Amino acid sequence: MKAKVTAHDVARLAEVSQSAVSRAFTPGASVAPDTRERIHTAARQLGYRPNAIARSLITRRSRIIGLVMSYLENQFYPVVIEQLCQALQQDGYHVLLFISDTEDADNVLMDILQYQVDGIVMASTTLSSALANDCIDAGIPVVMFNRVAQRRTMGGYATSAVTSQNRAGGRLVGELLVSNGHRRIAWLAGAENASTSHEREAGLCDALAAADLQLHARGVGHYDFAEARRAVLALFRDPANRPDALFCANDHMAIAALETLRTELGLHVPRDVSVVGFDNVPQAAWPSFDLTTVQQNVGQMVDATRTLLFEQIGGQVLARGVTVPCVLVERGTVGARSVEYQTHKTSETT
Amino acid sequence: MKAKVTAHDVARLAEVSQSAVSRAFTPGASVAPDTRERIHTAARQLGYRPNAIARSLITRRSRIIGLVMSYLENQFYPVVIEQLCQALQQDGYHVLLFISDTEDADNVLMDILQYQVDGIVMASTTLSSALANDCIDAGIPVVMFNRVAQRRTMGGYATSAVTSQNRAGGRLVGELLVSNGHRRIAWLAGAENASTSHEREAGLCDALAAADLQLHARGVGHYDFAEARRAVLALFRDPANRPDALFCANDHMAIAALETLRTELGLHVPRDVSVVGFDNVPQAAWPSFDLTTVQQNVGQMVDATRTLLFEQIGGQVLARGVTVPCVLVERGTVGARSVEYQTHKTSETT
DNA sequence: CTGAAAGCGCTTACAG
DNA sequence: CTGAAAGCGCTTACAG
Repeated sequence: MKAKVTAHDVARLAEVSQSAVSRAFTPGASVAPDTRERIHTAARQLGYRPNAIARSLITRRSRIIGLVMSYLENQFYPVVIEQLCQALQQDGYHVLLFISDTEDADNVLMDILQYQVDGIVMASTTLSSALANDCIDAGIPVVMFNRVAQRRTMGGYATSAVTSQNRAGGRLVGELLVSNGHRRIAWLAGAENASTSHEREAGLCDALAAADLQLHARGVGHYDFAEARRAVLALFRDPANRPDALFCANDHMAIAALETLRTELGLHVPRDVSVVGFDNVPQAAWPSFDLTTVQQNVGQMVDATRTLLFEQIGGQVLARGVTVPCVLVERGTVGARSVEYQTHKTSETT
Repeated sequence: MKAKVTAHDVARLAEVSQSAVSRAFTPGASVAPDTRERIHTAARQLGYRPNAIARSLITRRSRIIGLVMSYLENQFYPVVIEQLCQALQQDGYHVLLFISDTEDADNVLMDILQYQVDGIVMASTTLSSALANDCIDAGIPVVMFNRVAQRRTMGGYATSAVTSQNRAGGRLVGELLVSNGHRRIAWLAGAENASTSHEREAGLCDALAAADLQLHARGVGHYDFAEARRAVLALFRDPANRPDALFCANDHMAIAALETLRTELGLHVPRDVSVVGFDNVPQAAWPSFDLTTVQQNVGQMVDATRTLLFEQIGGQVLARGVTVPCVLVERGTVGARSVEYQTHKTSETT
């Protein structure tokens, strides 16, 4: 292991000042073409690479973005990490990844702030917005990803957020289900404090209201596989009063529902019950699930995140929310209910 | 957004020198208990947090580990990220995440080195080991995760690696298949240049050889869902010469195989063909797959990675490989083949 | 136990 | 276009 080579070493070899070396590695700095050439040659010879830490100290820009997540079991998040990371790399930024359970969020915050990140992306539906507010106080741009922070009027600041048009997405599902003749539609919520879950449910209820219907039943799965299973079991406990459709707040829970309905309850999807998810994770397309769902456009969400981040890093104080359209992906888990069948089923339990 | 508060500001308020402030935040430094107290109070009042960037510059330790991955579709890797990240956080380290296609690996390397990471973990089966060697030249500890680097005798350095006992794992599967009466066992390789795939195949062949058998057929899926599907289609093209068992180099491909066998080939698993994977990703336990597989112990692999990393950061030059035991997880995708059935099938094609 | 001072490796006005 | 110099915010011998 060789000793670290610094700009001084290169300067000596290239017979220029250390400042010149710095300029030769700063895009747009004024250096004569041939000195730049000489410096680069010397640098290559010595294996010199500018020290990004030292640069950060003087420029007060680390070009590091903190990405906070709480769990990766839901495949939606690995997809987000991958795309966000690659996009930011292309922008010349890098990602410091923090995995945080909701409890140790405060320690995580401390760490992030010490590392002088230029911005923070919070891509987890279960993270406290108190955390976000602390960051704003520290003057670091924060954008919530797939989550809306609680409004905070004090001080005039708010947190930027990028989300899908969750309510519209929920409505699309509601309309699909209604138009296919479903009348006993159940909702499986994510976390009760998650804006995504709320919005999607509200959209579903919009569509039901437009058809003079209301929610047939409601469970809570906390965006968790095992909890979703339990909730589904409860929702379908009474055979005489079974939902004819189940809309789950995300695909992860929808897949849990599918598994539970088939394996433990012996029900056929979509014949006995239709199932719809939200996200369009890779597994939703697997033949075993063939899940009808609402696709969140991760690419657009990532673009919006970058825009928001750079806007604020560039000094624009205003936080704002960006909302990205999502589209219904119809696959095989929604069936048609005939009117006869509907009437029959309804009279059976009335 | 308030101006950044520095150690000087705290010093002024607490009426001590800036050095004292630094000591108050350095565990083990000699400060009088009451001055430390006064300093901490002042710091809290001002919202001071030590600047980790400045500290890194002087200590020449960034406490950042670079984690390089190429794709996250295979659920094994999100699990690794999550556990590695959390473990390193507890060790007081943080993770700079790099997503790299195999092509832009060089740029990625540049970036990592500029950020003065204390070490690098390469947790991707498809990453070039030339990259790793460059890092070693730069004096940065590298540990390969779930992959073995090409040996490099020159200079006496080699790359540390933590892997599962892949060959033993492959052998376990071979023995299971043989003892259940399978005689026409096919192998679906990952990437041809991946040590994991090689080792697992070698283990399988060990078991086959012990029973005087050899591979019935062989495909290559490049650890990719779509490619695995194509390979399976080719492997099962001839109904008269079909494998009675398929061992896939990882679960991701095994699930692709399961889907293809059932949906496109109309075969029943395990009645018509047994399927085994490797990794034990979360989905392997889902009822739809109920996949028999070999579990890689991520916890132990992560622990070994930390040990290796800290060993080398601490100045021990020696690179070494650590190998972690893996265990067979028997689920529902392996059936029994009776001798009659075997004989019948074999004679049918001979 | 404490402070003054040097220095980590850069960037960036400021002169020339 | 180029160099000398100051300074980013810390840590850490070195004296006292």
